[in-house]
Parts: sequence; C-alpha cells; structure tokens
Amino acid sequence: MSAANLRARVRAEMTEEIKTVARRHLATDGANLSLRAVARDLGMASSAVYRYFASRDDLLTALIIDAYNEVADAADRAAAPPATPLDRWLATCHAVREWALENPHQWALIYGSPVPGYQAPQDTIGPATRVLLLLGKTLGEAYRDGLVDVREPIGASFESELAPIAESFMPDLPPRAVADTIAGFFQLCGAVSAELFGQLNKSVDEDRRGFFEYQMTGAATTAGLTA
Amino acid sequence: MSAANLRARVRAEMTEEIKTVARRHLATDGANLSLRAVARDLGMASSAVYRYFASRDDLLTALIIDAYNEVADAADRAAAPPATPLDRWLATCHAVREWALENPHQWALIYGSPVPGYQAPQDTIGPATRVLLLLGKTLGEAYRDGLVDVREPIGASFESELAPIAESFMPDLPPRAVADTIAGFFQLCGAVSAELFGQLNKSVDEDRRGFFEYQMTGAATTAGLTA
DNA sequence: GGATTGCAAGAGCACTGCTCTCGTTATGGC
DNA sequence: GCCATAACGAGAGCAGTGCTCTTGCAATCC
Repeated sequence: MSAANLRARVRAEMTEEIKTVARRHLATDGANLSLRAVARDLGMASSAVYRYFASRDDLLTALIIDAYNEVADAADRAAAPPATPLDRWLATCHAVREWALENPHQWALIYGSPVPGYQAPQDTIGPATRVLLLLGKTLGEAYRDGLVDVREPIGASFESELAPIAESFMPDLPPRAVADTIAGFFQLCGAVSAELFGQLNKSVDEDRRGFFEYQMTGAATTAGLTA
Repeated sequence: MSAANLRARVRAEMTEEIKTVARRHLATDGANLSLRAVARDLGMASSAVYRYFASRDDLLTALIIDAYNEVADAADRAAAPPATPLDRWLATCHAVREWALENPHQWALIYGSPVPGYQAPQDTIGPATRVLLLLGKTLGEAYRDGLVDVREPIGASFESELAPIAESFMPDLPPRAVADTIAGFFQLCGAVSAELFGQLNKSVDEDRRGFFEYQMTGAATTAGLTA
C-alpha cells in the first residue's frame, strides 16, 4: 500500500468516525446537530472537523445519504424472493417501518420536514428513490406473472406525465401502476411518519404493527396486488 | 371597557403581533425561528418578548396551535354540505392540501419532524385532531345514509383497540371504519408532505392536483366511500 | 535536505436562547 | 389623590453555536 493510499484510508476512517459520533448525537439531541459537540466528543477542535466536511450541512448530507441507503438495504434484504409479490411488498414495508422505529432520528432526517435553508444536493436523489423503485420492481414482477388485477388507464393528465418514468425505471408497469406505486410509497412514508411522530398516541397503542400491515395491504390492493 | 380589560387587550394585541412577525420569519427562515430577529423586527429588546412567551418553544407551541386551527378551519369550510359524502371527503382533502401549499412552513411545523427536544403540550392535541374528526364525521354521515359499502370487521387486535375511540368520537362508525378514517388521514398527510417536501419532483410536475385527488379517491374507496 | 502539502489547534466574529438587574410606567386599593 | 404593587421594556451578560483565519507542526515529495 502506497503512502498516498494510507493517507486516504486514514482520512476515510476519520470521516467515518465523525459520522458515527454525529449519528450518536443525532439520536439524543435530534436534528439540531452541534458540530462543536461532535468535535468535543472526538477530542478535537471544532475547526478540525472542517477538514472533513465543508459545513454542517455537508455533514448532514452525508448522514442523509447513509440513512437512505440503510433503509433501502433493509428493504432489499426483506424483499428477497422466494415469496409471493404481495408478501414481498408487505415485507418491504415492514422492513422500512422497523428500520424507522430503530432509527427515528435518521428517519426524521430523510422523511421529516427539510432542514431549514438546506437544499438537498443531487447526490441524494439516487439513494432516495431506492425503496420506491423496489416497490415498483415487486409490482412489476407481479404484472409479468399475471398476478395483478390489471387496471385500465384512467386518462388523467398525471398518467401521461408518468409515462417516461414508467419507461425508464419501471418498464414492466403501465403508467397507472406507476401512480399506484408512488401512492403506495407515499402511504408507507405517511404511515411510518405518523406513527413515529406521535399521531397515533392514545388510539392504537398495542397492535401498531397490525394496523400498519392493514394500511399497507390496502395500498397493495389499490395497486391491484392481492397475491 | 374596564382598565383591566384594556390592559389585557393591549397584551393580547402585542401577543398577536409577535406571532404575526414570527409567522413571517417562519415563512422565510424555516423552523429555526430566531426570537431575537423577531424582536428586532418589532423594534424591541429580545428580553421583552419573554414577557409574552416564556420561551422560544412556547412561541412555537402557540404557532402550532394556530396552524392546526387554520388547516382545520379551511377544511371545515370546504366540507360544508350540500354535497355527496365523497365530494365532501375530497373537498376536505383538497382544502388541506391547498392550505399546506400556501403555508408550507406552518405545515412543516405541525406535520413535519418534531422539533428536537420539543414536547407537544396537551393544548395541541385538541386542535390537532380536528381534521381527522372531520373526515370521520363525513364518513359517519355516509354510513348513516347508507352510502357506504359496509365492510365486515376483520377481527384484528387494533380493531378492538379502536372501539373506545369509535364510541367516544365517531359514534356512527364501526371500528374498522375508524381504522379506515385514520388510515385515510395518514394518507392525506403523507401525500401532502411528500409533495411539499419535494418527493414528487421530476415525476408528476403538472397535474399534481389530479394525482393528489387520485390518491384521496383511493383512500375513500378503501373506506368504502364511493358516492 | 528543502519545499510543499495536509492536518490540527486556537483565537475571533457574529449570532443564538435565556437570565438578571435596573429604571419606568401604569394599575388598583385606600 | 397617594402610594404600594405589578407589569413592562431595555441593557448587560453568560454559555453556546457555525464558521473563518492564522499559526504551528508533521509527514510527504522531489
């Protein structure tokens, strides 16, 4: 290993360490992450952190990308065949919910209100769409296998807007099914956020998982997926 | 008007003025509201604001309660009869969406990620449930008028958890319909948040209203409401 | 061996929420 | 009408923040 490579590796390790400590702070203090506090925890001056992240927003962006990839990884693992498409759809949703319950602050970071003044850079949109594409892939396989109650186009304007998306990213799906996928994904995010942000308090307290599955089954049904 | 009342009125006006300026700051700077900046705009010392709000969180709470009531008022106006229950359901959803589009930062305040360290006091839960109860009321009227495809209990555990809620707040609805109402409300919040927080960028750009209506119609259908 | 580069530390700026103290002003009881 | 009381606003100050700039050190390259 060359000296340059060693240098790069040390730098990467330091970067990772900063992110780890930042994540820990995120878990206790929430989204108003203090760069100085992170630096203190690492035993270094706050200015030193700026060698690794140009700004606090840059650090947040790194955490956001990691979070997107973490949920998506969890979803990928859960959606592995063999299983019926509906089972995989539900497994995906459950995996996302469980990851969110385990990492509430990271969930808030990516699906909560955007940090004020923070503009998500291009690097985030790839990881951000992974779960959506996974749901689309599952539905697409069901379409291919004839396991879906095929639903007619409705002729709405948004349907034609979705046609290019369908073609590029979900080639197995007609535009309306892409709409259903997006709607299902939004429903997933909405259900998880609502549970996480306390909107469910004092109504469903015990069987939250069951209620969640009920909702996600509904989303699948709306998409024509029943098996 | 007695002197005491005058004093109270001046105080109420000042309180309102602070909230107005704070709302304006919210619209430009987002949720990290600066008390000092608000005070500067009002031409007074930052410490003076503390005569009216014990802390920044208290000010935020006041804004949150106002925001809940504002959406709910808009929803109430939109849901006024005469119209079919489905029309009123959709009108409620559209009103909520439109209010959110006009007041994105206030929406983020109430339905985005909770402000770190901020614990919502009891005063907020009343206003917070108004839109949900309105949806329940609309569905309940449809039930009473026999306009709903009555759906059988599914015997899930969350269903019995919802029974007391049904009895106290939505007496016209069976527990499963309460679940559908809550699910619909979550779907509403999810769809609005997703659109507002930029998850829809570069997929549906023109006919967002149409896509939103498609989703909310789906939620109504799931609840058995088709007319 | 000397020049260059990457790194860390420290001081400092402008800002934040919040507290405390200090005069001022208005209110309510006598 | 007088006077104690309470409400109010201003200012200073504390501890904390993101971020920048300068300085010194150490490793790397030629």
